[in-house]
Amino acid sequence: MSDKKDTILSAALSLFAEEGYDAVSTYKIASKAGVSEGLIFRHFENKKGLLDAIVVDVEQRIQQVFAPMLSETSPEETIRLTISVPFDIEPEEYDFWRLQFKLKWQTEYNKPEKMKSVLDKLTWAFRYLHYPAPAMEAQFLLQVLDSVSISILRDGLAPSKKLKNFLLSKYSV
Amino acid sequence: MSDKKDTILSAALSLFAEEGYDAVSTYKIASKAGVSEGLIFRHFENKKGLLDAIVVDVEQRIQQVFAPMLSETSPEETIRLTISVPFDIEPEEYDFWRLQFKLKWQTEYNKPEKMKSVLDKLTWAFRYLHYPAPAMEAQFLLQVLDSVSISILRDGLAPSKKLKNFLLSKYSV
DNA sequence: TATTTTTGTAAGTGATTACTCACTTTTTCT
DNA sequence: AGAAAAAGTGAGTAATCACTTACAAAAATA
Repeated sequence: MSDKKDTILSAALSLFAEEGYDAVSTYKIASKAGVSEGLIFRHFENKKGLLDAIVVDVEQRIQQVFAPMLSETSPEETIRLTISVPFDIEPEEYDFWRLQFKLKWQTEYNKPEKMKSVLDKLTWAFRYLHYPAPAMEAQFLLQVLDSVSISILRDGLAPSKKLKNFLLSKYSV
Repeated sequence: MSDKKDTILSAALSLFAEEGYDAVSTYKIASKAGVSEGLIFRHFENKKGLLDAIVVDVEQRIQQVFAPMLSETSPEETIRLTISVPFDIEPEEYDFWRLQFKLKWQTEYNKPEKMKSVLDKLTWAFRYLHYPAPAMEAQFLLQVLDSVSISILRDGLAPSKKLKNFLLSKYSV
């Protein structure tokens, strides 16, 4: 991958995450990346193709983040690791995650089934710990963490130890 | 308020909620509303003014929805009423709420302080019931309900009695 | 080194955008 | 009824949009 192709990708990521896909022009992306507008279309065919390339990266990152809990064998530790996810987001990754949540509101990119393996693993953990409604408990926890992430990314809420401990104590893990 | 001004507002609401503000042209809104494009600008000055007019309606609706819990005197009933909110959204109001959540991702329209009175009332309820961390408990519950609303509106999750009862039982209310 | 392929640019393109303006129709007020 | 104000139209406008094309520089390959 060439130098300038990467520059375009990261310029587009930060602009899409900040202003939204529709609000950002290819001219603006090219300007920020310091390349000619035509180069965007040589590398990515069209504006949509540029977004698709970014989405591939975003999805890879999501898989990485949930990999530890997916391979965990202890149910308590599985829950603990899952709760930790939103609190471990590095500030330099915020654009990544902001775009991910923004895209969830564009129907085409919202695929809840991508979280199925995570949901299944959590359900297993709760069932193991004899929660009366493990599937619902898993869905519930994921929704909570979604909300926590959103607060951090959107409202600038600092990822506080207090909130994390509050959640961990709720599940005694 | 004239007939056609209303028609423009509701056409714009459904288009903005579905496709997003930036993706919808004033031509498209005028077509859907069956009026001339110029009329939009006579009534709302510019596209942004049209959005602002809708936002006023949306915010009024939000206040209406939380009014019952704000005037409730029993702490248990306060929590019960709050949990009920996302499950009582009528399908014909979905566009309203969808836009509200979409706009939360456009910095200018995200004002977390608007929920302060709701948060304070919930904190009061949890403190009354001797929860060890009432403020955090309130914040947590609101985040959960945010997530539930999002699932219903975005992922088409049916507002299930089961999930509602699950939440109610969590708080024994 | 010569040739092909890839990467890059600058100046376009037609279509679409938000918005204006001159004008007509309808409603309101006296 | 007549004047004034408000509502509504349709044909503009300049700017911006995503995208193309002709061509040059650089890199890879022979």
